[in-house]
Amino acid sequence: MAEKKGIIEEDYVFEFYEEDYAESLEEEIPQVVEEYNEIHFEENLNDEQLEIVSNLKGPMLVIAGAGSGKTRTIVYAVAKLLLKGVKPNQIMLVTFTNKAANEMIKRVEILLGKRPKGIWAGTFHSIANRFIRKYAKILGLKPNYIIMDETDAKALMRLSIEKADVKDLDERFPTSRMAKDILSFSINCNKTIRDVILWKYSQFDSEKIIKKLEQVFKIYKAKKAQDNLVDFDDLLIYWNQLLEERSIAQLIARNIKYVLVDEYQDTNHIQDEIIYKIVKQNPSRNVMAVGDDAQSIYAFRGANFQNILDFEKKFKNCKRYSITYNYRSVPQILDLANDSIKHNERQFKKSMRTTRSSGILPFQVNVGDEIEQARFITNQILKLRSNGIDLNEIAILVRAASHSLRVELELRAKNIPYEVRAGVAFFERAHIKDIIAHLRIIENPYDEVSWSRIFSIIQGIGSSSGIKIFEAVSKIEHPLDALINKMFYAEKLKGSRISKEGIRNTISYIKNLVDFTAEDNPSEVIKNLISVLEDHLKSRFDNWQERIEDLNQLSIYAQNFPTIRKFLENLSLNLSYLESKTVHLGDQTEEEAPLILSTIHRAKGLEWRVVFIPMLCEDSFPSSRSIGNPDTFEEERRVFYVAITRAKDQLYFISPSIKHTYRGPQIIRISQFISELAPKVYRKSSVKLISKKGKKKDIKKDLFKSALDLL
DNA sequence: GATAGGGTTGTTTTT
DNA sequence: CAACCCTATC
Repeated sequence: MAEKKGIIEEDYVFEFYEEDYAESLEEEIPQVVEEYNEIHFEENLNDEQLEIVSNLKGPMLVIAGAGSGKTRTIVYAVAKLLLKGVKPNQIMLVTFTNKAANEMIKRVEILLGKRPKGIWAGTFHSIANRFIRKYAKILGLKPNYIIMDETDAKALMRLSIEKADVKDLDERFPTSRMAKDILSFSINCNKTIRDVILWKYSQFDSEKIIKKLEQVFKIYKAKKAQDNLVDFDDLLIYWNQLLEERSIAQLIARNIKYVLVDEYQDTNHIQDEIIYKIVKQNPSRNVMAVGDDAQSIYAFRGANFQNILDFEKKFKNCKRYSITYNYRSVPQILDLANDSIKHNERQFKKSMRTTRSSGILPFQVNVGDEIEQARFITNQILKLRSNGIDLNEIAILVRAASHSLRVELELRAKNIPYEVRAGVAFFERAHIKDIIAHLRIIENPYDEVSWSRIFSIIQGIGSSSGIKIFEAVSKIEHPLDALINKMFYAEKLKGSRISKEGIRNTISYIKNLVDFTAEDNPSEVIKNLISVLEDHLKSRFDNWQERIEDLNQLSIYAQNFPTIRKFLENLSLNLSYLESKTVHLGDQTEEEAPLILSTIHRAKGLEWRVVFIPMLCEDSFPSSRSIGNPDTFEEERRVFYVAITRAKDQLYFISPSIKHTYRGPQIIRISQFISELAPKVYRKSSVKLISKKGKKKDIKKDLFKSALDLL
C-alpha cells in the first residue's frame, strides 16, 4: 500500500522569520517607495467590504459571518495599507494559526506582485516569541529558552506535583492535566486559582487542595526558570509584561502603526489586554478586530467572545461594520445554519444573507452503527467522485478525533486518498518526542522534561534515580561530560541507590550524545539517534518498524534546517507549513489531491463543496461532557454551526443508532442538534446499504441522483 | 528502595 | 492505546 506518513514535502515551503524582521525594531528604515501593482478595489470587493477597506483608520470592529469573504477583506486591507505607503514592519497581523498568516501574506503578494517583507504576522504566540527572544534579558530569561508544548508542560507539572508531596493529602488531587488547565485558565482569564476551581473544578473546592495547588504551581514556575523552559501561557505573560515596560512598549508602538486581529471571538483576556496595550501607545489607535461571535469555539482554552462586545467600550469612537453577505453556501445550507444557531439564547441575533442561487437541501441519514456509517460515507464519496467532484472538494468533519477511526479504515479499504487532520499530532507521538528530547538536551542540558524521557529509555534507571541524577546534574557546568564519568556517580550520587547496571547503561548511552552541539545539522544527528533508539523501540513496540519509518521522516524533514537550534524553534510553534497529518495516497498512478478528514476545530476558516458530519447522535455530538452547563452546551452548538457553514453545495449529517462502547453495544438517540431543527430545513432518509446476502437494497436511488443533478 | 511489567482505566476540541 | 496503579522481583 503506497502510504506516506507524516510529511508531504511538496507542501512545505520553509521560511525563516528572522530574515524578515531582522531590521525591524530600533532604527527607522529609510523610506523606500515600493513598486506594487495597482489594485482595483471596487471590482473585487462588495459594498460592505469596500467600505471597510476604504476607511482604515482608528479603531474598527468588523463582524463578519461565516463565508462572508472575511479573509478577502483582511487581505485587501493589508494590501491597501501597503499601497498607501505603510511599511510592512509597521503592520501587525494576528491570525489564529501560523498557516493562516502565511496564506494571507501569500495572497497579498499575489495582489501586489511583490512580497511584503517584515509584516508581524502569525499567532499571538509566535509573535510573542519574536519579541521575547529579542528582549529575553529584560525579562530575566536566557535567549535560548525552549518552548514546551502541552505534553511537555503536563510532564513538568507531574514532576512538580510529585515534588510537592501531594500523597500527604487524604483527598483526591487534580491530575497533571487538570492542574495545568487550572493554571492556564487562571492566567488566560485573569482569575485566581480559587476562582478557577469554583468556576470549572468545583470537585476540588477545598482549602487544603487549593493551598497545595498553589505550592505546586510555585514549584512548576521555579522548575521552568531553572530549566530554561517556557510554556505557551508564558509567551503571552511575557509579552504582556514587556508592554508594561514603558520604554519597550513605546519602541514597539512606534514601529507598529496598524494592528489587524482575525478571529477576535477566540481571544482570551490576556490577548485582549496585549492588543489594547499596543494600540493605546499609538495616538491614531489603528486597530481592526474581525470576528463572529457565532463561531467562538475555544472557550475551553479561555477564549471569551465577550471580548468582541467589550471592544467598542474599550476603544472610544470605535466604528462598527458588518459583512452579512454569504458567498459560500447555497441558501438551503445557510437556512439550516441560521435555524440551528437561533437555539442559542446567549447569541446575538443575526442572519447571514445568501448570494447564491438555490441548491439542494442538506441530507440527514440514519445508519445502524459506525461501520455502516463509514460505508455510507465512503460509498457516497465514490459516487460524488465519479460524478466529477474532486476529492479535495470533499471533507469529513468530526467533533472528536476518535470519530474518524472507522471512517479512516474504510477509506483505506476502498483506496480513497485521504489526509487526516485530527488526533495525536505527528510531533506529539511518543517516539518522535523521544528523539526531540535528545536534541533538546544537546541544545539545553538542563531540560528536566527531556531528561526524564531519556532516563525512562535507559534500562535500570527509573523515575527516582532519574530525579536524583537530574538534581545532581542541574548544579554543574557540563552535565553531559559529567554523566560519562564514573567518578561523577561515586562523588555526587553517593547516598542514592542507583544500580551498577543503571550507571553502566547511562554512561554508554550518554556517550552517544556527548559529541553533538546545537549548531550541528539536525538531520544528521537524528539519523545517529535512530540507531541508538532502535533496540529500545524493538523491545517495546510491536509496530517498531512504523515508528522507525516515522523517525526517518522526521530526519528528512529536519534537512530543511541548518542547525538543531533552528529546528527546535520551529517545532514548538509549528511555524512551518508542515502539519501533523497522516496521508494515505492510494495506489493510482496519477496523484490525486486527497480528501480531508479533520476535526471541526481544525477546519475553521476553510471550505469545501461537500461536507459530511458523522456521529450526530446522543453523547457524541453534542459531547456528553457539554451537557448540563449552558455555556459549554451553547459552545457545542457553535461547533456544529462552524461545521455546517464549511459546506458550499452539499451537506450530509449521519446519525448511527447503535454505538459500541467498552460495555458493549448501546442504542442511542439522534443528536439534539438534529431533532431541534425545523423539519423543512433538511431531508431525512434512512439507508440500508447492503442486505445480508450482499445485495444492495433500500437505497433511495433518486435521492442521490437528484443531489448530483442540481450541482 | 527502586524498577519493570501486568492489569485496568477511560478518551473533546489546541496555540 | 496510552497513562495510571499495583505488585512481584531485583
